[in-house]
Amino acid sequence: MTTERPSKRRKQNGNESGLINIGGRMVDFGFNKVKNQPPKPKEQQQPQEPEQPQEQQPEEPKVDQTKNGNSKKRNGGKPKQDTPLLKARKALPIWAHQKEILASIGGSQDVLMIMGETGSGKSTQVPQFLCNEDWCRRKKVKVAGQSDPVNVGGMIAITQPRRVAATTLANRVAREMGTPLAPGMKEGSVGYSVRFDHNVPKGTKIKFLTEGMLLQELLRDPNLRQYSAVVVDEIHERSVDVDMIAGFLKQIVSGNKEGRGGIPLKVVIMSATADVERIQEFFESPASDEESKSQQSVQLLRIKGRQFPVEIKHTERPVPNIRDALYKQITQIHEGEPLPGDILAFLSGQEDIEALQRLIEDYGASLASNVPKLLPCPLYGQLSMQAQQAAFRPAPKFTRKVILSTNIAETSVTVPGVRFVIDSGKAKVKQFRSRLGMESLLVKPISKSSATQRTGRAGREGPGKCFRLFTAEAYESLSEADLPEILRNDVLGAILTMKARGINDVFSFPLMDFPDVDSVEKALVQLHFLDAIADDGSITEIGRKLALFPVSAQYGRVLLAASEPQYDCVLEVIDIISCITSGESIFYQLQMEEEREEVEELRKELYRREGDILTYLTAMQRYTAEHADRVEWCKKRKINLRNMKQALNIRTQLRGMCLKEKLLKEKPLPDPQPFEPLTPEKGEALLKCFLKGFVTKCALLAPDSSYVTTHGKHLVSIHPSSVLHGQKKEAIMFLEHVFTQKNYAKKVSAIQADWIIQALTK
DNA sequence: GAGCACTGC
Repeated sequence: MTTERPSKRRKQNGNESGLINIGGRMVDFGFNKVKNQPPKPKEQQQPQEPEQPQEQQPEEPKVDQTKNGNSKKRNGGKPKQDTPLLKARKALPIWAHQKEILASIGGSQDVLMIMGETGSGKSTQVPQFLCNEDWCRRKKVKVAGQSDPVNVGGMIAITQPRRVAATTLANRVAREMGTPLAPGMKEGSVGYSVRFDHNVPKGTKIKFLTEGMLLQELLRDPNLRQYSAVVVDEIHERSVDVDMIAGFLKQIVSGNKEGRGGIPLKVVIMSATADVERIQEFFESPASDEESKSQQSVQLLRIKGRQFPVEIKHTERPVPNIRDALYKQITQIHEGEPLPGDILAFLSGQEDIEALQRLIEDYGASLASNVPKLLPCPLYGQLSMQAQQAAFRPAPKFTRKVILSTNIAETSVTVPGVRFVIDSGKAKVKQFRSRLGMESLLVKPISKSSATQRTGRAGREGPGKCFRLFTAEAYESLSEADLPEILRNDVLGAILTMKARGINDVFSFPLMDFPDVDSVEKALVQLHFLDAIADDGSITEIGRKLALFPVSAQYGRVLLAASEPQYDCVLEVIDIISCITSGESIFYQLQMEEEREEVEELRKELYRREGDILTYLTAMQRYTAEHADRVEWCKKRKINLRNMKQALNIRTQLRGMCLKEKLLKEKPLPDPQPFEPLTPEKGEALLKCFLKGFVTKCALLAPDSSYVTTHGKHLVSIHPSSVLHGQKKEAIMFLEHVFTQKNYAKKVSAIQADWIIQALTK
């Protein structure tokens, strides 16, 4: 480990092992509740005991394919003694640095940065190092403005960007500490808190939570009094939430600590990539010009990880056609490299994946019978769980898997068995264009840090090779890191969070990267449109409520409108919002002709000619009215079961909150309720409620039968995923506006032109 | 006629 000041900039020296390992998304097949089940002992593969748990693989009838022949007890049910676990902990690279970490953060320094490569053990060990320290005890102190003493400290929060990472890490650390998490557990030393799932036993010292969760806690308790320390993990992913958290933490650390009775909050920032200087500088610079006395110096610890070496090969010349180059590379590996060793190829999207899948299938069919087979496995988010499953299953005998994946395999899931990575060097990137009020989704070159991450996927189980379909020069020309999300996203939500947290002058809020003035101003205008901020920019009652709801400000505004007596349709709006925010779309796209007709026939009773909003409502109502077999119901209609389940969770949460906030007068009747078709009046009321949040997203039919937006006069087309695709309506309202091939309106409803005027004039 | 990936008392 080296410690250094930021001025001593360290070059990344081409070291390709500085990799992130996010435990990744749990592959939940519904029948496999793995969360609280003690895990199987890890394969004794050297050198790594993974720093973060790998995501659980779907349980297979016979999984034990131990490579080095050492048979092992499969049964994870046995409570294990501490020894093997402790042994594994001590073997982690970070273990040797415990004293340094404690000395650094235990003294006058309140902020510490740790750059820990994959396999260093930082996520599981750092909180355990901290939690037994003296400064980590809960103390009773007097706080300004309160007569009674209050408790400050006692817990450590550790944030994760993804839910599965938070829960699986919590389970692992709980076991290591000898207090494994179980459903009915009353006491323990480790807990977690993610949306819809909380398990914080009495006596919890270490709490894993998602970034969004800590942000919510910050709204309730700006001083984070229950915590002695906050560990921010995976900060290099730079989500909007983590940027906001960094800002709030900086304010707490550099503030006068009155709200915490003088007790400092210790902050540990952890990153898996090398470009940490900016972040370090951020925490070192004074929070505001008023007080420079509290300037921090931030120590940086670098800790090696444990990865197998990966040999990187760039192309000699730029490739003219990525699909061809990919195909050639795959066949070359297949013919030149022995089994076992699956191939993981990174592509930019579904279209490329499907095209390549067909090519590989044809190639596979041409192979002689004495040559190993080649099995293409597509892997992208919109694919159903069943279709994803093949990528995670071990390859059949005498077969090599080729996983054709989007960015999903870069951080969110880990595919076992991979020895070869092929990197197209491209990814689709979403970017919000505040001037047009729309987002774009375009193929862009990846960053160096992303390329490094992809490369590392070949070295998880043994030495590997990475074939980059771009030249070494092209690699050098890539940007160091991806653009932080806060510079690519709509900042409306972030601005609302600041306002709700009492930050009136948002431009004074400390951010590692500040969005350009124009997009902040656009967000402020939008918030004013939504009645969330007053003319002087201060937050309104409506704004406070919107900040509370776990949906975007626009959807929150629709909910508030629905509670007004003239509309009175809160339950319906909750159903619709739940459905929309549960995932990309609840409807899977239909492939083959025959299945298409059959499914479309069944879907007919869900589709509404008024548009997508009422279609979602009908789908949700039909689904909840179904009491025979909801799984089968979804299957027949090719509806995304995972999203429907998620929608029900959101629905329950929103109903609870609406009751609490008095948007609902009484508790809704429990499911299943008989399905009742929507009356035209109700339909109109619903669409008018949505107009309260989306007046600025409407378009009128022009004489040449194109649609022109009312705000900005842009040409839009109705997206093919909409039930209104190809139809001509007097006026439309849309909830999403995306530029891909064209300017598309998504989630479209037919409205009357005069409703827009009404909504604007109130 | 088209679909990078996450997330929220």
